[in-house]
Amino acid sequence: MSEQARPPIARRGRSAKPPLSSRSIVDATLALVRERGVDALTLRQVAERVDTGPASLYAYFANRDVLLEHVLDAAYAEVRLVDTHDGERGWREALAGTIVETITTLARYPGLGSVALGTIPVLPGALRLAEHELALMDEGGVPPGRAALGIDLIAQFAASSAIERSVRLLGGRGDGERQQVRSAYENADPALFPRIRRQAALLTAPDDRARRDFAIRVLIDGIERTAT
Amino acid sequence: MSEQARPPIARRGRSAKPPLSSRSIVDATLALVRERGVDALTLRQVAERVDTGPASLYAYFANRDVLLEHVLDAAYAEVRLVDTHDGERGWREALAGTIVETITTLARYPGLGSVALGTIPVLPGALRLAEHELALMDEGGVPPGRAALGIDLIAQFAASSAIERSVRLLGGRGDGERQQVRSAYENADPALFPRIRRQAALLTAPDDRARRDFAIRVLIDGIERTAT
DNA sequence: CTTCAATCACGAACACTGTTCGCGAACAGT
DNA sequence: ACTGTTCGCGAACAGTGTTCGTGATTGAAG
Repeated sequence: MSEQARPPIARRGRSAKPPLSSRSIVDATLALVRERGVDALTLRQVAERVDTGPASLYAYFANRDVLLEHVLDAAYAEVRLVDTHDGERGWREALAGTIVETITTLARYPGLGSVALGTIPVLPGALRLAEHELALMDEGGVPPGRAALGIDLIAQFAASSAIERSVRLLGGRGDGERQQVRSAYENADPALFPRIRRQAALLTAPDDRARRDFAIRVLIDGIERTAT
Repeated sequence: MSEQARPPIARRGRSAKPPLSSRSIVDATLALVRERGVDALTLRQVAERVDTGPASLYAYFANRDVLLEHVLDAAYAEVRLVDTHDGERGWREALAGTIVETITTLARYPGLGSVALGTIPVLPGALRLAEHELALMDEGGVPPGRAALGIDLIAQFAASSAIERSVRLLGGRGDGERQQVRSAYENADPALFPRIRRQAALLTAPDDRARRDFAIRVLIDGIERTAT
């Protein structure tokens, strides 16, 4: 029933190889995800990093998905929390900064955003982030019911933004592709898609940062004023 | 040499078998995705549905991902566009309805939301949706620059909502899991996560619909008023 | 100090996957 | 009737997540 602490694992006689543990497996996986992304991650690579075979990982995690959930939480734990700095900064700016930090941290680990969207947050790293956001909204006088909806919305936005960004990073060709999309819009059928054709330039103009900042402003303003 | 029995070779021209085409492959895949989801989809299943071998699919689509992009667009094409019905309904309500339709349509095809987040929309189904949203915002007097940011934000929100929803549907046990999450929050370390512990009930109270409606209101209000 | 059962690491194997290759059948143009 | 070309697709490949049985390594008992 209750999970007791795992006894220290004695290593086999020879070298002083570091002992296997969930912590070390998660850390190794996190590093691999940063280098290659979740999609390219294989359990064999993880096993090699911790100097064992793939079967050994199953003593610590039921399967690949469970391992990734813990890796995600380790990433959440790395997010720098921006606070109001004793009133120097407003709660809105602190919250916006925390959201940006969440996105950039997640985007550093390509594919983890997808894990985040499929997981209900219960591990400590995610709770830490949620607690901080609740505290900021509390400071801003946001009623708790709305704050509850707000942190869900923020988490969903941050995860999906990280996915979009890391896909664009891995896909490469950042600027060439935009030109390509723009010309696709400009050549769209004017009978079916007149606005897209006419506003092609405007539609492809904003860069990632502009979209992100606009979205964050929409979210925070909305959380502050929208009736529940 | 046990296998000499090949099916009668009447394969060509006026054979009883319908000719292979991108359209028929996409349709077959769409049906399979609705039944089993993207993750469980294999090219062998698709090939079997169109009565061929997996290698033949590569004559029409460069790889699995490209096929899925076309499947996504076929799903977009199914989204029912809600309009203002000659002024009976406001543009906000029409836009909200269209967003809901997009989410429910995508959620009917588990896993397609992830494809949507990784794809820049250029195929006709996505353009049709974007054109409609642009028209509604135009009717509402939203300036084009803000509308451009708006459709991006809406697309991102719809895709990520569909992911969350279909994950929750496939994960099953909708209500039991919520109880579990709630008790996890209630038992959180009060020194580290006081608000989560105190507001556990509030945090787990809103259901999917409440969250979705709140989010849509935040988005539309924000798009209407937030400065660019 | 020896013995023994329990624990746990992990090599090998399994069932599948997306993708490639090359043969051969079916056509169009001589 | 004979090509040259196209293209469907069976078979094979490299690699995946996961399972299982084996054997090494242990703390405690004798």
